[in-house]
Amino acid sequence: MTKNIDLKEYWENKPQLLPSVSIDCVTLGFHNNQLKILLLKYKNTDYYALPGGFINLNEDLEDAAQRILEERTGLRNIYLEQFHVFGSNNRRNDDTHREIMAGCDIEMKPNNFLLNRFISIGYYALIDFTKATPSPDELSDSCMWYDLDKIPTLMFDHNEIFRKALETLRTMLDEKLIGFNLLPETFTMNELQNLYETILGEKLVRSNFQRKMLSLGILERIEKKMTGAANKAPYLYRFVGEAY
Amino acid sequence: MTKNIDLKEYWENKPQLLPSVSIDCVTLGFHNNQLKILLLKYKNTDYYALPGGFINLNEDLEDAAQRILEERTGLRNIYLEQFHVFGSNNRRNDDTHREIMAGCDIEMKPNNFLLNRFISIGYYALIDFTKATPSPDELSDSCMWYDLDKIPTLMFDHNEIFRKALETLRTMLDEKLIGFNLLPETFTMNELQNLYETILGEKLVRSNFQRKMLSLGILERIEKKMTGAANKAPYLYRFVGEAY
DNA sequence: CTTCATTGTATCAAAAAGATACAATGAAGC
DNA sequence: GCTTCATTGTATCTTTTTGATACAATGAAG
Repeated sequence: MTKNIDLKEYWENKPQLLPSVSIDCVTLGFHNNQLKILLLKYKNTDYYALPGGFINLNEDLEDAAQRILEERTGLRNIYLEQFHVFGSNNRRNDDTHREIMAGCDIEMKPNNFLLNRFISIGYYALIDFTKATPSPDELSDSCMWYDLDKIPTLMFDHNEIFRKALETLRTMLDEKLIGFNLLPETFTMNELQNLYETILGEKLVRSNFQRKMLSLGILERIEKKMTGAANKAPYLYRFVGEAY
Repeated sequence: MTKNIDLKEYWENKPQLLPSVSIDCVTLGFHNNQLKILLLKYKNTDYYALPGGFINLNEDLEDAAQRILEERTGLRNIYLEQFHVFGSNNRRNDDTHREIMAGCDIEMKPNNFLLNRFISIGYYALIDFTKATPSPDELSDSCMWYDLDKIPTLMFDHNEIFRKALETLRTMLDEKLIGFNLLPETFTMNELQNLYETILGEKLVRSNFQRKMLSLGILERIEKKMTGAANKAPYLYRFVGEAY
């Protein structure tokens, strides 16, 4: 396979990348009243991982994160936020790298770029689920959304990275109006509340939630949404804040 | 000077360090009701900088930050918190590096470690001013405390790093009980309030502040402190929380 | 036309935060 | 010793925010 020969060439020698630094993205979307996370599965292995990548030698860190996620989602200008750097010395595992590469028929030379130590900069990305088109990279055969309560065991410290992202998201939820990035252009109050409840992991009182959201002055009320259900139709809202 | 010969050797070739990654510390102390920041001044230059350094090849990121600050303050087990990674491609400036090295009679070869690109991981450190003994490194001739409103122009993006640290500190002030790390073992309510006011950059109402702090249940009241002033003597308090 | 689940809003109570007042105190001034 | 004074600890009242509950309006099914 010529494709594999190219891959081999590519992964065995990556001189154009910034050494020691990687990026991992906790990529969240919201669908069917459920928070979802985007995960990769490496070819011919049982290894799952966060979408991630490296920084080109003359590329801004922020641009690298955008580029990496654009490759996985097809989206530009994603809402991204750094939340932590994972830098313990023993977070790497050479054997895992070798197995992953072996799954793609690539043998790693001892001086392979990937066998060096990396610290990983964690970003969380909040994405409009309806607009993303997940696509795997050259090493993985799937790039899919997973429910937060069905996340498989991930490579290296990626489960820990996810946990920390969610923790940060929770404490920042009010601070940054984060939630609206996860919803489509228009949404009902119920959808918004479900999103908040999922992130916070707790039930909220409907009437009080509605009062609070409306008091923020960042929601514009659009027309009603006729759901066809046997009850009062909810209004649609649109986010009109500037607070990004 | 043999010292310079050693230095030269050391700085010209640092193969034992993790490439591309540096650490910069916004190190804060509180003294005379003023927040202070620890800054270095490089020898024979006008360059001021945050204390910083690099990560040894097999050293945890966290340990590196502790080590770097221990070298500047003599303190162990410092309260340190990551707050942001600074990774724009143009934050470096080779000429600045050369001038700093020239100030120490060191000529940089074109392949010098320092002339590579670095991303910098920002930590803020909260220190008991009375316990620290600032000491400069081999490249600097002073390591001193500066009032926050008298910070000179700093090297590279270090002013920006400071600004971001302070911003993070403000939003996290209630979240993490940060302030108590900056005070000595015992302190008066007034000192605590002054600290909060300095960090937040705004005046607080004394009686309400006292009520709030006491209601947290993390302060133990010790004996009175006879100040010698012509007024009622304040109580001393001690922090007794576990919330770190 | 009744039923029913859901939605938007009002209302009352509890808690938190803001503003002000005041007695207690420790030393200085006389 | 007595008064004065700035500061401290606490109380009180008001305002705002949050939590809990109630209720009328609505859109479709039966």
